[in-house]
Amino acid sequence: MARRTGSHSDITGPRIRAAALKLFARHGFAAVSMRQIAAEVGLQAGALYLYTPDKQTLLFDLLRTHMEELIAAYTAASTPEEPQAALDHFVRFHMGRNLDHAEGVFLSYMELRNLDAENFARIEALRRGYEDRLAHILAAGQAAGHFRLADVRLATMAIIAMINGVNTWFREGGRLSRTAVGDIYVDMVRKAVAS
Amino acid sequence: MARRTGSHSDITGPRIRAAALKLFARHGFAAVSMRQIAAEVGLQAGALYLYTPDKQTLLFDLLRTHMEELIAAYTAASTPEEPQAALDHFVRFHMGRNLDHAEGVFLSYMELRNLDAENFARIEALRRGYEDRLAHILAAGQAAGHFRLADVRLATMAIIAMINGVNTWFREGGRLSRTAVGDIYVDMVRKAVAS
DNA sequence: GTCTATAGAAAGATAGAC
DNA sequence: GTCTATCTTTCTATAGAC
Repeated sequence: MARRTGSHSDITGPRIRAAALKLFARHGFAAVSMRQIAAEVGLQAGALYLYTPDKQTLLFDLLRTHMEELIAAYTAASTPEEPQAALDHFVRFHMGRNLDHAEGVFLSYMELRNLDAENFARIEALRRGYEDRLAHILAAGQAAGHFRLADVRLATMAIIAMINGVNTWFREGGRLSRTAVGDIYVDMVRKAVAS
Repeated sequence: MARRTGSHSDITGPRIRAAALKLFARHGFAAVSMRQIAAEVGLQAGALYLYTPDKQTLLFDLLRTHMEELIAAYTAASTPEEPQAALDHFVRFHMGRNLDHAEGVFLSYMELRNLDAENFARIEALRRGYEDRLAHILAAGQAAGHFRLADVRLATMAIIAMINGVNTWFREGGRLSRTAVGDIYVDMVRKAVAS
C-alpha cells in the first residue's frame, strides 16, 4: 500500500501510547503535559489530537488495554485443573506479569481517580473479572477440602495485594532472583490457604 | 496572651495541612493547586506561603508527619514479648492504623515521586525503620522455632503489602466488620509464617 | 496575618497552512 | 499527518497595602 511521506498513522499511535504510559507512570497523569508526551515521540503537541480526543481518553485507553491484555494473557496460559496447582500457577503468573508490566500495574492502581465515573466503572469491571479467576480457584479448592479459608473474597484480595507488593521493592539483579522470590511466595500462599 | 484580630498562626497551620492532605490524597499532588488548598481553608493563595516555603515542602511535611506519628503510635502501643502475640498485635495495629489514616497511607505510597532525592531518602528511611519492627518480630519467632520463614525480609514485605491492600476495598458498614477482617487476616498471617 | 494584584510561565485544546 | 501559531485558562510564587 503506497504511502506519502510523513504519513505514519499506524506506527505513531502505538508510540504515543508507549510514551504516555512511561511518562504517566513515572511522574503521574496530572504532572505530565501533552507537550511532554509529544516531545518524547518527536511530535508537536497539536498532532496528538489526531490520535486521542483528549488527555483523559488517552489514560483510559492505556488502562483498558492493560487490563484486557492481562486477562488475555492469563486466559492464553492454560490453568491446571487441580486447585493447588492452579493456585501455584496463578501466583507465578501474576508476579511475572506484574514485573513485566510494572508501569501499567502502577498506573492502573494510582490513576483511577483521574477517570470519570463511567470510565472508572469499566476498568473496575475488568479488574474484578480478573480477580474472579483467583476467587474461583480458591472456591474450588475450598469445596474440594484442599484449602481452609474463612472468606474466599478476603483471601483473594490478600493474595493479590501481597503479590502486587513485590513490584515496589523487587529489582532484577538484586539479592534474590525472580524465580527464587516466586518460590517463596508460592510457599507462603500455600501455607496461608492450607487446611 | 493577647492577640490581634486576624492572627491565627497556631490554628491556620494545621488546617492548611489537613486540607492539603485531603486534597492531595483525593486528586493527586500535581492535580491540586495552591488556590484549591487555600479555598478549602478559607484563605487566599498567597497566605499559604506564610506556612510553607513551597508546595513540595508542604507535601514532604505531610509525609514526614505521617510516618513519624505511625512510628510513635506503634511505640506507644507496647508490643507483647512472645513472638506469636507480637505478630498478631502488629497485624491488628497496622490494619487499624491504616484504616484510620487512609489518606496519609495513600499519599505516602503514591506521591513519593514528587519529592526530590533528599526528601525521598528521608521518608524511605522512616518507612524502613517501621518495617524493621515487623522484621524483628519475625526474626525472633524464627530463632525461637515458632515460625518457619524462607526469608525474613520477604515475609515482612508480604505481610505489610497484604494488610495495606485492605485499604483499597474495606468500607465501614460493609459485609464484614473491621474486627472480623482483622481476625481473618491474623489467621492467614499466622498460617503463612507457621513452622 | 491576610488580602489584592500581578508577574511570568505553562497548561489543554483548536485553526489553518502545507 | 504534521506543524506553527495562538486562544484562553490556570498555575506557582512574590510584592506591597492594610
